[in-house]
Formats: sequence, structure tokens, C-alpha cells
Amino acid sequence: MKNVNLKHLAEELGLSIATVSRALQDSHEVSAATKERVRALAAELRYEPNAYASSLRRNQSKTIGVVIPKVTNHFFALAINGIEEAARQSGYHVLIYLTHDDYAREAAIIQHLKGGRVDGILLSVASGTEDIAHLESLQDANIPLVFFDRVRTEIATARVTTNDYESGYRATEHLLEAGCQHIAHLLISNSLSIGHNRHQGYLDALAAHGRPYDPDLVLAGTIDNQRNVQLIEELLRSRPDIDGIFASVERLAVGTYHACQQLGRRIPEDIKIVGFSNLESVSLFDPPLTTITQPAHDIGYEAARILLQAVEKKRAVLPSQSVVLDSELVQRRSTATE
Amino acid sequence: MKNVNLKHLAEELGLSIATVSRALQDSHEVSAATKERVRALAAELRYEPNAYASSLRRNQSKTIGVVIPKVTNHFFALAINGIEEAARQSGYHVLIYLTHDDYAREAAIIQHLKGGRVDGILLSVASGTEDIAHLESLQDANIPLVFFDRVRTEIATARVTTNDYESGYRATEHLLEAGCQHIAHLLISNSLSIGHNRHQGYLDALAAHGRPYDPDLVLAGTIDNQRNVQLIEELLRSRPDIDGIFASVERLAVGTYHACQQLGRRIPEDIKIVGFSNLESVSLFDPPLTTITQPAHDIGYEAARILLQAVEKKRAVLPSQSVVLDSELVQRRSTATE
DNA sequence: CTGTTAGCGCATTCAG
DNA sequence: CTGAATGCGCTAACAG
Repeated sequence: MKNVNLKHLAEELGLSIATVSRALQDSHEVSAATKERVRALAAELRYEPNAYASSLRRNQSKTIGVVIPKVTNHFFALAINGIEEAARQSGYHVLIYLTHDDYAREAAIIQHLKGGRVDGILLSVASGTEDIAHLESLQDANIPLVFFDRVRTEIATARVTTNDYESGYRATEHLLEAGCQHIAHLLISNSLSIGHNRHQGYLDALAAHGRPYDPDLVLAGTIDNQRNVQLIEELLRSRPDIDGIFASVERLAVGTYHACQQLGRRIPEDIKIVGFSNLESVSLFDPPLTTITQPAHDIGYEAARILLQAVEKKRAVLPSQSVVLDSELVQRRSTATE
Repeated sequence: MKNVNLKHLAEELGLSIATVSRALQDSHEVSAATKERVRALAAELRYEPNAYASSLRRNQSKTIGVVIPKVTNHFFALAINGIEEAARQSGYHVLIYLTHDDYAREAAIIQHLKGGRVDGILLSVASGTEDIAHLESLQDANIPLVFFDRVRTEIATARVTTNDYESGYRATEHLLEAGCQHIAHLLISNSLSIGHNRHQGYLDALAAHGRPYDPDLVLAGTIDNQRNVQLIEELLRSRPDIDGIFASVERLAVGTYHACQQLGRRIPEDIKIVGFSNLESVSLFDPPLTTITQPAHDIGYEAARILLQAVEKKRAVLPSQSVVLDSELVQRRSTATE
């Protein structure tokens, strides 16, 4: 089947390309009758405008790029869900890029996106990223950027996050109130905003309760999860006095769970765990895991809303548009999912 | 900062646009010296080609569309992971669209994609889809399509699936060998390939073991998972003789688990469950769930490979290129008991 | 080896 | 209200 384009329609209708184009965009300078004729034929021939020609001409792609570390983390899956919803509502398309927490990959992706493939970018920073020159250059290229979850405050733009500091504080307090004496904190890269903030909450909660801070009880996870479980086991073996664990990310929470089972530490009798997790099925773990659940869908949705608003009005995204949503500390009992 | 484009580079270098273009594409009809000069300036100015201009001209977008029911299902998250990997290796981009199992949405997405936004489509059919005219029209538009997981055999193209029939058979046999007398099957839409095939495996296993088929023991799930748990509970209440359940999709497997806990049915003493699931953390459920795990990443990767190969060679995708990968039946052991 | 020319399909001036 | 003409940025055919 021939590609049906404006020219095709125009010839068929005995009109000019310009008029057809205007009619399809519901321009007020086209007669109602003509509009109707054009639309009828377009519908009949199932005309679809060529998105790239249009993008080239208008200098906007109706597309946003989503750059995340991975998609197999339930937080990001939920966030994408929210992002896609917001995008669809505004007639935007969503390109997905995975960094696998690798700085080089993140930089390459960002660099490429400066070619105009997207009108804006949603980014959750890779844990391997230190240097942020690639992000600064986005400003020059005039491509709006909105951070979500894993942010960098050095870049002057909006950030959509959860109350990481408070969550870390409350998680730690929860363990303290449950009687824990030696609470370890497992985090990912401390250079990452979420790791840093959650850790600060942990520190302050300890201080507020007059507990000493023991650096040996802080473990920074790696990319490799097998290795993480090993590291956790080592930690637990070398410090049998640990009776509480705050795990800053899902992988580490689940890893801790595994490690405890492996070592025969009973939960929650011997050791109590609070972990970040957006996996609904943790409610089926037994013993149940106390979790901090983030409003992942809403984070994605909000971040996309902010970005799209800026894109549509061709305005910059301001740091003042940042949003902080609340996580929930949930002591799971059995509940229905979804 | 001004957008740096070919014209810009050409002026700066005192060359024609065409030469610059050729140099950047490493054309053999450009002198090495010129190439070097061009590349140096391009790198210095961080030139990024405008993808849409190139797409328009070449009539190919270097982009594939992935159309799936949802992303919050771990199977699809893993599949996307594989797809992104294959795409990146070939320099392709990935657009994500979610149907939420809604036919109208799927049709609208497919229709839109005929506008040339993508060079090919990977599709996992929505459970709400019956009519497939929208998919047939892709052939006319000359856009290659590869199905994965949820396929429709009426369309003559490649399908990447798991051995659903065998999995259903083995799951049922597993329950029979464990001594179950009344085995229920929970599936989604029977019009969906995976539901249909898994169900056929269930039926044949029953027959092979000389067991009668009781239609009352077959439950078709809905979109709404809350409702599914209710339906499962009703089924279990009305048929207390059920002592085995084969759940065809992750949601229903987890839902069954919930329902059993709710009703106080002990697993596996009172009732045994085998369910499809790609969620690694099911190993932490207690009592553990016997699962059928699909090679989700590989499915995505394979499907993308087949599609990209066709796209690059501008050849049609043939049904004969279909691939069937094997699922694994895993009896999880609770590590806590050791 | 390099430059000139001609579009890809569309949106938008500027004329009428 | 409609048409003719222009160019978005890039590639490719055709000259030289």
C-alpha cells in the first residue's frame, strides 16, 4: 500500500498541500466544508502524519526520554507506568534508555539525546555517576531535564523525590523503639542522593536517641547482588551483636533477608529488618518484612507532568518546582495486591 | 548555545555540506585528511546529527516500538531489559507503549505507529484484543512485527514464546504426581495464546492420567486483581475438594496464595500450588511456591534480534523464524528450614 | 575527491 | 478562505 501523505490527499481532493495541512490541524482559516472533506478522506485512507517530517519542521519531537538505571527494579517499573500515563495524556511518546548504573553509558545516552531526538529528559542518576558535565551540557542544548528519585542538586532543575531523610530517620527510629541496640545501615553509593539522605536520617536518629555511631555498621553495596549477599553475611558474622538492619534499597533488603536465612538468624527475634521496597509481594514473605514503600507511580507521573509542562510552554524547569512525596513505613500483614 | 549542524560545520571548515556529511559517515570517497579535520571539529563542537532529519531522508527511524500490556509485571520488565540490550547493540532506540490490556488502546497505538515513527514493532497482545484488523494493516504499511509471549497465530510473522503447552502439562502432572485429586486451572483470557496453550496442556495432562475434566474447576481471571482474589476465594469455598491449583499467570498465582492464606488453607498440606512467576523473590515466600519461570530476558532479546535483523535487511519477518524457549519448573525450598 | 542540486513530508510564511 | 513558495537538516544522485 502506498504511503499516503499530504500530497496524496491534496491531489485526490484537488486542493493544495497547504490547505490540507491546515484543515487537518483544524486551522480557523479553512472553511468548515473543506475541513470535513479533508477529514473524511484522511480517515478513509487512514492517513497518519509522518512524525519525523513534522518534528523536523516544528523543531519538537513530542517525545521524552526516560533514562534509568534498570527496569527490573519494581520502583522503576512503577515509575515508568506513571510516566507513560502522563505522556499519553499529553500526546507524547516515551523513549526508554537503561544505564545499568554505568556512568559511561549514561553520558553516552545523554550526549546522543542532545541531537534533538527528545524534547525533554527524565533522569534517575546512575550510581556510577560522579562527574556531571554531561548533565550541565543539557542546559546549553536547551533540553529540559527533570530528576526523579536519584537526583543531583548541583543541577538547577526540578527534582521529584521521596522524603528520603525522614524515611531513613523513621526507619532507624522504628528499629530503636523495637529495642535494637546495634543497627546497621546498608546503602548504595553514598554519592547518590538517596543513599546520602537516607544515611543522614539514620545518623540523626541515632544521635537523637543518644546512640553512638559506629562506622563499621555501615555497608555500601555493589552493583553485583551476589557479592552483596556475601558482604552482608560477612558483616553479620563479624558483628554478631547486630540486631537491627536498615536496608536502603530493595535489592539490599531482599539480600539481607537471604543472608539472615542463610545464617539462621531469626527474624524478628534475633534481628529486625526495615527495608525500602516497592515489591508488593514482600507481604508474602514469612516472616514479613517491614518496608518503606515509595509512591513510585506518582513520582513518575509528577516528574513527567513537570517536564511536559515546561516542554509545552517552552519554559525552563525551575528547582522551585521540585516535589517531595511521602514514603510509607508499612509493617506488612497479609493484604491483597495491586 | 546555537544548534550546531552540518551547515555550521561546513562553513567553519570551508567545505560543502555534502562533504561534511560524507566525512562523518566515513564514506570512502573522502580523503583521510578531510575526514580528520571534519571529525575533529565535530567532536570539538559536540556535533550531534539531527535524528529526525536523517530519518526523514533515509526513511528509517532507527527506532522500534514495544507494545505491551503493562510494565509492572516482572516478565515484561525483564523482557524490556533484553529488548533494550539488543536494540542498543544495533544502535536502535526503543519506544514504549502500554496497552493496559485494553484493545482500543492497542489499536490506537498500532494505528499511530503506522505513521513511520518506528521501523518495526514488538508486540505482546492485550488480553482484551479479539479483532486483529489493526495488526493485519501493519503488513500493508510494511512495518515488520514480531510477537512475543502473547501471540496471535493468524498473523504471518515470527513469534517468540515459551513452551506454554508443555509447561501447562508439566505443571499439572507435577500436581497429579504430588497426589492432587481435584486440580483447578486459573487462566486469563482463553483467546490469548498463552492462556489457551497452557490450558490445553492442563487438559491433556489430566486426560493422560485418566482424570476427568471438570469445567467448574477452570476460572478465567479478570483485569481487576482485587476481583480475582475474590473469585478465587469463592471457588475455593464452593469447592472444598480442590487440592491443587495451577495458576497460569503471576498475578493469579500470587492471588491464589493470598486467597489460601485468607481462608486458612495450608500450603502445601491442604492445597498445592504451581504458578507462573518471574519474580525472584517468590523464593522468600513461606511456604514456598512452586513456580514456572520463563526466560523473560532471553525472550525479549531474541524477539528484538529477529525484528532488527529483518529491519536492517529490509526483509519481511517469516513465521518460520519463530522461536520457542523453555520455561523451568522450580520447586523452591525454604532456606529458612535448614 | 569535492561541490551542486534535489528532495524526504510537513508547517508556515506571503500573496492573492 | 486558498495556493505557491520556502526551508527544517540531512542524504544521495549527478557532475566535475
